[in-house]
Amino acid sequence: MLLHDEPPDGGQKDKVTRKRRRRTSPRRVTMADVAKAAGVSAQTVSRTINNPDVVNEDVRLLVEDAIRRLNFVPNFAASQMATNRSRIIAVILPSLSASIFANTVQGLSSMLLPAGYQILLGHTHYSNEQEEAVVRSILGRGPEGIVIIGTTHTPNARQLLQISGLPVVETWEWTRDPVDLLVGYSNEGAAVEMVRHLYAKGYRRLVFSGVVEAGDARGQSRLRGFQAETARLGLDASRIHLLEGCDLSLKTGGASVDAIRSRYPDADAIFYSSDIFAAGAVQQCRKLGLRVPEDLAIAGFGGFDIAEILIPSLTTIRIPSRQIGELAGRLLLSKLTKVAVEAPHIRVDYTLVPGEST
Amino acid sequence: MLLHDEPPDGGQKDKVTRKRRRRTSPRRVTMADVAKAAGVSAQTVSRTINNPDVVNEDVRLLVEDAIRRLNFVPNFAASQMATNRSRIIAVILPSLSASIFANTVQGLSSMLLPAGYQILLGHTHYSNEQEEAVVRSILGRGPEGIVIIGTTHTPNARQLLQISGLPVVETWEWTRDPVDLLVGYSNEGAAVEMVRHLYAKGYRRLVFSGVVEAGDARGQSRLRGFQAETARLGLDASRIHLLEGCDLSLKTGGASVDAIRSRYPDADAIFYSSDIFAAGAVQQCRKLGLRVPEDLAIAGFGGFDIAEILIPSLTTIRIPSRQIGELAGRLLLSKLTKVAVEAPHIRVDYTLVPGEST
DNA sequence: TTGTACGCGTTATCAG
DNA sequence: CTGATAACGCGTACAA
Repeated sequence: MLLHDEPPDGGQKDKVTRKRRRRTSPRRVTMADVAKAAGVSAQTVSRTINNPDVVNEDVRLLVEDAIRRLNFVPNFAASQMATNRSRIIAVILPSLSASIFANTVQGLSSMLLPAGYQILLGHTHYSNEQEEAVVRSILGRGPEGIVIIGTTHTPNARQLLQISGLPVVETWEWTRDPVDLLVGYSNEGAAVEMVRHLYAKGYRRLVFSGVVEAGDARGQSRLRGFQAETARLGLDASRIHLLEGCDLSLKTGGASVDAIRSRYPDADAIFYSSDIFAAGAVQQCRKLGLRVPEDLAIAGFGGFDIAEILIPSLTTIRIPSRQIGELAGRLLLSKLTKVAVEAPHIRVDYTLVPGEST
Repeated sequence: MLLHDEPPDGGQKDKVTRKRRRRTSPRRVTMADVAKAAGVSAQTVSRTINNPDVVNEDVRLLVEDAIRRLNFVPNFAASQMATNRSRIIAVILPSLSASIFANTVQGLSSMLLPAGYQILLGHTHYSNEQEEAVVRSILGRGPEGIVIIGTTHTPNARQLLQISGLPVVETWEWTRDPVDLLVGYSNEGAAVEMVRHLYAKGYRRLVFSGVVEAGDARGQSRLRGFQAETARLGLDASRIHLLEGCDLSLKTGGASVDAIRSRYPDADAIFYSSDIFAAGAVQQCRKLGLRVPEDLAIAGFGGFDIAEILIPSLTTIRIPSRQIGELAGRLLLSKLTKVAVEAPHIRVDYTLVPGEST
């Protein structure tokens, strides 16, 4: 037992360097344990799990019984090391609050779970810097695909995504230059449509209001659409009230009404970048005794339930949130199973839903 | 150039077993690559990343530069193998739609991301069988903690959670017998409170309506609370209209009004298990020309934005969804850092929010 | 059909 | 402070 360990050759190999380490934790049940319990080799256990057809019926039953008795759960990390497949799809989104993207995740999940994939979540909190960090740490997990909200990333993040060689689905925006796959729509076009609607309804002194932060390119696109179309129609395109550093809440929307009315007293319509703000604004108008839409028209964006039940019901743009997730999932599955992807860039339809508020 | 590399000792071993395998994929950059590029050992690269203080300033800079140049991203799976730490927290929830739990996930994430954990999502689609499968596959990832919605699981799922030895936080319900940690409230108690409110307001012919499926124990608890309290108050406790197989939507809520009125023509108040249903019902009443609350009172559950902006505003029970997530995250962090957990079972407060609808 | 021997990329351990 | 080496648990390749 004395240690003259490590006679590198000569005595060959020799024991002694053994017992090098006994990893701390109370070690989980492994395939080897199951194998021993079933009286077979670890390899047979592996086959029983991944390729049951090639093992003998009786051996299989033996192994399956051992698995159950020992409560064996295969270690995916080890499996990932061996196969280089993680069965993980990563979703990178700004935030899960306010449920804007919750349905997208749900749709995605409904496509991917049955295929055996799990979903790893990454929050950027609407910050591009965070996004880069999140992308980096997510790549470390070796996901087999990535779904990301938006098409606007830091150069580094974009490069990381690109060189990863993974299927990447950008969503909720449209671009001529996607990293890889795309399921989106034009926020600018949607905003243009809303401006036209307001114009057609007779409104001429339009105000745009919303969160347009660095990390929220979708808000920026909507703003650009507003500016472009109001200008084209010969209206004042400069009436913009940004809500920076505010959270996406009814309260924020309500407060904005006062600010906007003092800044643009003659405004006859406000176009909000989100239904949440718009709903808060409608509520505030009621408190102020302003009639909607006679005294002030209000439009939102998103197509949430809230738009429908509001009184007056809210004019909004409906985005097929869940469908975006489903399509993204389908694209990924095609790519992952080497099926030729017919259309790598899918444009989903937004719908202007006229309400009583305009 | 012929390959007689690796003559491990005498002639023994003999080659031949070499070139055993060249894993398919275009192999990613590894620590060894970085090490070579920086002219150090892989171990030093590892230290530079995980324990920068112990490496020489100049060596560190050298390594960091190589990391950047090669765009090296450490492989978490390998790290997990070596350390037995995954830096993953799993969240198991029924569904992300309708945003009920989205804020909980958000709150959890806000606590855990800064601590370097990532979030793995598992959807059960409101089915206990699914839950067990999800638990199993999630355990395979070796998460360091689990947050799960609900306290009602299949015996197997419960056992899996228990023997995993991981910190497990059950949420959104209350129980005397949690698996481990708990952040919840009594759905039954909340329903009782709502019944009392309705009673105090003078309503006597109450109807309970909601989704009470096998996998949704929270709905069941609310129902039990309704039954218990109506009975205690000497009211008819049998007026129950279940919405099975329906999705959580305004439409479902609206349709229920007609069904309920034909089944219980004299009903004077409906208590819905969700604000979504209640909002749909209010909308439907308006269409039918029913006055709320004079002809029919309506109450919801959840405390969503929708309750506040509805006209009439909705009486509801507000659940601190985000706070539940934050508290769960805090509990996990305490456990994971071995800090003594002062209170492993945290009761959060629900609030009855009186509205104009009752 | 089953078993044996690597090797995946990282970190813990121990020797310099 | 740095380097060499042995695990971690599984799947692939090949031999039996």
